[in-house]
Amino acid sequence: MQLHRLVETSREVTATSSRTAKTTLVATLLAEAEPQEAGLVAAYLAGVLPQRRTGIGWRTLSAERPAAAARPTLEVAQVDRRIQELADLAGSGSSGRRRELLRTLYADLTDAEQRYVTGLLSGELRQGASDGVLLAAIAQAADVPAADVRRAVMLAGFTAPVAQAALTDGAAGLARISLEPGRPLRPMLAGSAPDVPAALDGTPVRLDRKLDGIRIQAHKVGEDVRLFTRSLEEVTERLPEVVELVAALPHDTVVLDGEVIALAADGRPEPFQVTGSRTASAGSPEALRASTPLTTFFFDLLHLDGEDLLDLPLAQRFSRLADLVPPDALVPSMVTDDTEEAQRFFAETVEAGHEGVVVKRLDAPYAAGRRGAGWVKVKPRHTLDLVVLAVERGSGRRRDWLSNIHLGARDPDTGGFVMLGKTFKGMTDETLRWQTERFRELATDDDGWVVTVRPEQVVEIAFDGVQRSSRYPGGVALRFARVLRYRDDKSADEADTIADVRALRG
DNA sequence: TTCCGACAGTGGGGTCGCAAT
DNA sequence: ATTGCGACCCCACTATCGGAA
Repeated sequence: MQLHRLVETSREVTATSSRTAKTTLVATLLAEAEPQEAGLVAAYLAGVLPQRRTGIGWRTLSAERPAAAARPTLEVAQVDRRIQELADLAGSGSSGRRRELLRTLYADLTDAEQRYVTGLLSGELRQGASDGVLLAAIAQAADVPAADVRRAVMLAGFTAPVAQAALTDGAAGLARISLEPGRPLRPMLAGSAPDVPAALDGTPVRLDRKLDGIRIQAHKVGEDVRLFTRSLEEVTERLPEVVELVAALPHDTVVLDGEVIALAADGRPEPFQVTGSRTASAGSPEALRASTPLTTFFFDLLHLDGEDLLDLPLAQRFSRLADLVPPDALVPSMVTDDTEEAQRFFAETVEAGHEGVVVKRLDAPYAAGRRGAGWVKVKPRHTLDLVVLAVERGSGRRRDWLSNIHLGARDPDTGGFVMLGKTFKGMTDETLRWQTERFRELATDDDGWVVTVRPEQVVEIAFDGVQRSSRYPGGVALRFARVLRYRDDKSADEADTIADVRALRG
């Protein structure tokens, strides 16, 4: 298939807001793909590169853009091969060679093709169609039920191989995709609720302690153990403690879901940054263990010795899990239908330094990749009244608005403000309209991207916690900050202080 | 007809490894 | 040695479409 066909479809997909129309456009092109390129075309249509790492990012892409070719010439498969060359050179010290490859590729692309490939390489195609539309389109093009496609994607972990199987072999191809121990599947995700009562539905539920660590999917096949993150990156070499724990399980084939976290000597959790740093670090097993020991807590069992457990209700999966793993490797949890009891568990968990709870329906199967009602997380929420120091121009649908605000805490010592981070979250279109006008009035400077304002507007901010920061002058930053409301009943000299913020860090 | 679940988009801070400076 | 970049860890929230109720 010619790349320009794909680019033309992408343009049409972007042009319509109808999802059914997007789906039909994608399905039509999928049906045109040659059998051997179906997976590749599917991935490209969803804005995904088969190569996870290319070494080419936003910065490199904006640095150079050669003159475009007058006419389209490249096949999708040719583009894939040339991007593969780039990816093969990533991390090999040949950035000059990679830039050269990028230049010659772009010189062979028309203007529209260049923009499309830039979207692919940067991961920001923004055509209003991604995995969800692709999934529906695969079902339409292969004439198979969407639910079967969804299930296959969950089991395969990625969409492209499912598209390949469905478009070449239809229902029979889909049916051949199963949970394969040793190969990661998409993890089940949780929705969220503002408090414990909102997460309960009157029936008994299991409340798991929510640990602020790294999600781990563990596979054991005979002597072989492999570990994967939420995005299915393999991290086996980085977590020798977890490998040892899983290898010791007295079963031949096991697939587990859980979380690893660094605990202090007193058993309280370390800040997320400590666990994150350890998990991102390479080194010898001995050095890794010695640097920051990790503790593993499993909360689900997906497969055991040839038996898939995904469709069993949680109650049964958890009971099988509890029989399998050592008690101290099982996530602390409880079952209740009583609101007060659940509230108490939540309060104790937070008091012990943990992130919150995940409320799980006892009858829910393991539905990977969906943020449904099966699992709901509840976390405490902090708030502060801060002052807006600057605003950044938005992009995409926020192009004409001032969007991302810079947040400052009052510093009584200097009479000024200390920046703590930024946020673009929690704003409705109405808020965006209002703040665009308001901050234009308060503007003192504009560098084309950031508009600096007189520090007068107070905003109430919700956030999950305070973390150590090397970026911001106060040495602290807010985690997951979002706007609750603008406050016109408070002036900037009534805003919360940097001392208030530091006190939250303890 | 109204409601609500699922998606896509719009970005946040921190950390590592690697290459260039 | 330091800095910039890419990639990945954690992620919240709103608007919209279209099927469910």
